[in-house]
Amino acid sequence: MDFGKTLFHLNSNLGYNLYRTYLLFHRELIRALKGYSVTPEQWQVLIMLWNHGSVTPTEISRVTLQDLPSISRMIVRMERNGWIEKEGNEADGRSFRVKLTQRGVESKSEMMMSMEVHFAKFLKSVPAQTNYSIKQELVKLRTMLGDYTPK
Amino acid sequence: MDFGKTLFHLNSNLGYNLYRTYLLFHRELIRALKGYSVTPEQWQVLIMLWNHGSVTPTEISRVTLQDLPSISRMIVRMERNGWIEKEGNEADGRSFRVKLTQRGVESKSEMMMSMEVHFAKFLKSVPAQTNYSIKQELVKLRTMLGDYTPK
DNA sequence: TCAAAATACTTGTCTAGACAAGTATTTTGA
DNA sequence: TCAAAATACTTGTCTAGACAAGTATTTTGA
Repeated sequence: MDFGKTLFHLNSNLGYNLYRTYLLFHRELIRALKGYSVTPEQWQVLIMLWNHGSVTPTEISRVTLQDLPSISRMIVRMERNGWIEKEGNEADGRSFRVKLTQRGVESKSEMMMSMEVHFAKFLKSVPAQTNYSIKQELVKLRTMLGDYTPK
Repeated sequence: MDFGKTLFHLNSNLGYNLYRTYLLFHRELIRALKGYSVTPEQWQVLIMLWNHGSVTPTEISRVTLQDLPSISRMIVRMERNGWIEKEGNEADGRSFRVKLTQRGVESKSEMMMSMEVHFAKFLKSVPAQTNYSIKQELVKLRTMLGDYTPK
């Protein structure tokens, strides 16, 4: 059976195209990060920390577009894996700040390098025009969808 | 802090743009399906079944791009919710076929209609050109990434 | 100024998904 | 023809994510 032709004409369905492409990208990230005990989602947090020194759970939530319960538990896992630690937030007693451990700081250059090498394989074959226009189109699409984030 | 400018220049990062757009689309699907006890992932299976009568777990796996363990458990949940039932696969004793229950069959027209109405709101404001070109670009990108699916 | 509302985070529960490992049936090929 | 390999599905375990509900602190505004 030719399943590719179903699902509201699957192959031409916008949502399904997004889904498939996101999946492939996400899996490639998992493969690239294999060996570091870091998930694609945690990778975003590491980059935030390398760039900003320390961040709050709410700030992570805004960048990753995830709700606080998800972030709360991700922080626990990253702490358990020795990437980050908590420090008090003198500005607000309800919150705290997340910062890198020594190991987290030291891993930056090697991981960055390794990720760049890994993705260069794929992305160097994506024409600059494709790279640019896909982002343009995605932005338009998000404008249509509106920026709904749960909670 | 302007977090939007980080993460390898987040806003211009291709993976992050895909991720964000996929998330919004997925959440919109969840909202559209709210009240039916169906997830976006299960929605794909319902459409397969409405179009094809019955399918095997492996066939579902190929369309959804998910591994068999995920499909196996999704089938259990859909069965529990009264959407589908299993029937023997005379062609292969290791497998079985999934088919719609009476309720599953009868829900088709109302759900289809409801989903179309829900998404018309968003998609009618997406210019045909945008819709077309984004899919073109996503296909190109997937070609670059290769069609890696776990297991 | 102080009660009510808002904000920041946590806990509980369920689905999806990645991946390792296991069972049962079918297919392959010497 | 029959042992080995392949295929189809399941079970276990851990992370991510949606959403309801709860606690603690801060902010608002009458």
